[in-house]
This record gives sequence, C-alpha cells and structure tokens, in this order.
Amino acid sequence: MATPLTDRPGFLVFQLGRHAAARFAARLAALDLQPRHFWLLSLIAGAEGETQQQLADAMGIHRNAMVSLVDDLEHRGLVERRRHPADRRAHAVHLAAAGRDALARANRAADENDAELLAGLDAADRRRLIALLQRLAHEAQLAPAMPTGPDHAAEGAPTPPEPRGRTT
Amino acid sequence: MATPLTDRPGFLVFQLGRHAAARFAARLAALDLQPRHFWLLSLIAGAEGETQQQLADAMGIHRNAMVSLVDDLEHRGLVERRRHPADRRAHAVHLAAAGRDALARANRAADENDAELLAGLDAADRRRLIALLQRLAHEAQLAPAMPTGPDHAAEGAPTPPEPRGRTT
DNA sequence: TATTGTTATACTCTATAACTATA
DNA sequence: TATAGTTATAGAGTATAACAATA
Repeated sequence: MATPLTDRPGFLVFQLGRHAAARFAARLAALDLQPRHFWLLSLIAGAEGETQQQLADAMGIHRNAMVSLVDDLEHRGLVERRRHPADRRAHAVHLAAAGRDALARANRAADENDAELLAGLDAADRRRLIALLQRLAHEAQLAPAMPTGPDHAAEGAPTPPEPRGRTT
Repeated sequence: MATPLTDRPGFLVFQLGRHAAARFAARLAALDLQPRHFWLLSLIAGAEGETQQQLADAMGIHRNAMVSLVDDLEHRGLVERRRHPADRRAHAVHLAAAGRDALARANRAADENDAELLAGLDAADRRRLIALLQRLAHEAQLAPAMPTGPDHAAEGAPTPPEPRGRTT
C-alpha cells in the first residue's frame, strides 16, 4: 500500500506553503506588496548594503530576477541603490526611511498570517512545530535568509542542485 | 523588534515547500512527470471516476487548468477519460494500467524525497512533525486531497477565499 | 578571464472570458 | 438558468543567453 498523500511531509509542506503564501499575498495587496517584496525587505533590513548578487543567492533566485525586484522597491521609494564602497561593478542596496515603515506594516500582516496559520495549536505545539521546521530547513541547507551577525561572509548560499523541471 | 523571518512558520513552510517541490521535480523528471502529475495520479487512484471539476477542486486549481493536466496524462496513456454514468456533460477520469505502474514508480521517488527531507529527524520527531502539519492543513480547511472512504459527496473542497495577488 | 548588473527572449504557469453541450 | 468541459487570450513568473563595465 502506497503512503497516502496526506501522510507525506513533502506534500504537506508544499500544500501549506502554497496556502500560506496565497493568504499572505492577499493581506499584502493592501500595501501594494508581494510576499517576495517582504522577503527582500527583511533581508535588506537584516544586512544593509549587500549586493544584488548576495541578495539573490539568499533568496534562491537568479541575479537577473533580482533586478526587477529591486526596481519594484526602488520605484516605490522603499530601497536605494548606492555605490558599493569596495566594488564599482556592484550596487549596495539599502533600506530607505519609507522602507522601514513599509516593512513594519508588512511585519504586522505577517504576524496576522502566522497567527491564522497556527490557530489550532497551543503555545507549546507552536514552539515544537517551528523548531522542527527550522531543523528541516537547516538540514536542507536552505539559505539562512536573515544573517544575524557580522560573521556571514562566504560560506553561505549553497548552489541549488539544478532543480530543472523539464528535460525537453 | 520584528520577528526574524526564520522564526515565522509561514515563511518556513513556504521555503521548505518550494525546496521539496524543486527536489521532487528533479527526481520525477526521469519519469517524464511533474509533481502536479503525481498529485493528480494519486487523487485518481484514491477515487476513480471523479469528474475533472471535482479533481480541480481537490487540487485547488481551476477546471480550465485541469484540462491540460488530464490531457498530459492521457497522452502518456496513464489515465482514461470515460463517459460519466450519471452526467453526460462530465467525464469520469480513471487510471489506466500504465498509470498504476507510473504511480508506483512516482511513489518510490516520493519516498526518497520524503526520506531526504526528514533526514535530520528521528522516528518520533518525524511522527510529531507530520501530525502537526496535518493539524495545520486540517485547520486551514485544505482539500483532503485523498478521499479515503465512499462518504465524500458534496461537503468537501471549500471555495478558497479569493487569494488574488494583485489589485491592478 | 571572471563577475555584477542589465536587457532581451522564449517558455511556462495562471487567470479570465467565452463557447458548447448538457443539466 | 446553471454547470462540465474546452479553447483562446493575456498576464505574470522563470530560465537562458548575451552584453558592458569592472574586477
């Protein structure tokens, strides 16, 4: 007998991730933002002045896709592209004052979203679930997504193992 | 202080879901299948003869998108569209013999994928995590995705609360 | 010679509307 | 009048290649 779909952790995280992202997108629409914008704003707030390449690595996307993402936020006046102090090819991406406000509002929307997602769990189970998910993310070597200290130079952001969808 | 991204359950399930889906897609590519095909095959195997509309509801997609999905599997000889016994507008979607074989192989790929995802957890923690995720999915009223009994007529598949991404 | 940011292109996916045949 | 399936269309997202500037 095959494992039922609903007993598969991979399927469950996929389905829950899609659901959470859709709900979050609906909430963020009032702020004219998308979940990826919130992710990027959070990254920049946690490490100001990083290059677009570094930010793209942290989000697991290509640097080409990062261009339009930074464009979006810059046109809204939420971030700034400055000259990189050490590399004239690169931009140093910084948070603008309006970006801090927008991030604060988006964080409140994320709080609501997480509260809704965890509605059926008590405090102890919430802690257990988050700890287990963090262990999975760590084991999968997913980008830390928010470097907390000054010691995050070169070892992060492993190259994803070519998750191509099609062979044709 | 705002909650770090990596402490947010919504972000964690999103990131892990994306990762698991990408890894699974890479494994399934050898079978010329995508994760959504596996999902659909599993649904049909669990409830033969359902209409495309019912299958679309279970997967949380529009019936328009279901057409090409069933087309894909039918062209590969994995499923069959038969006349619905009670409604001549509808198709009854059934699994072909080759579909059972393909599903068995895809289930083995899913087993590998889940094992990789859970690599860092012992058996007890795996059970705890799956149980917690199932409670979240149940609370979010996500489609059961695999009706186990004959008593799943009309009450399932709640309409998703318009998760539109854009206002413009 | 390699890397950063950028643009262009094609491809996939999604969302919506319309049409038909049935109910 | 409403629903199941289908088709067509436009939009968004993704992946790849190429280029200029700089390392």
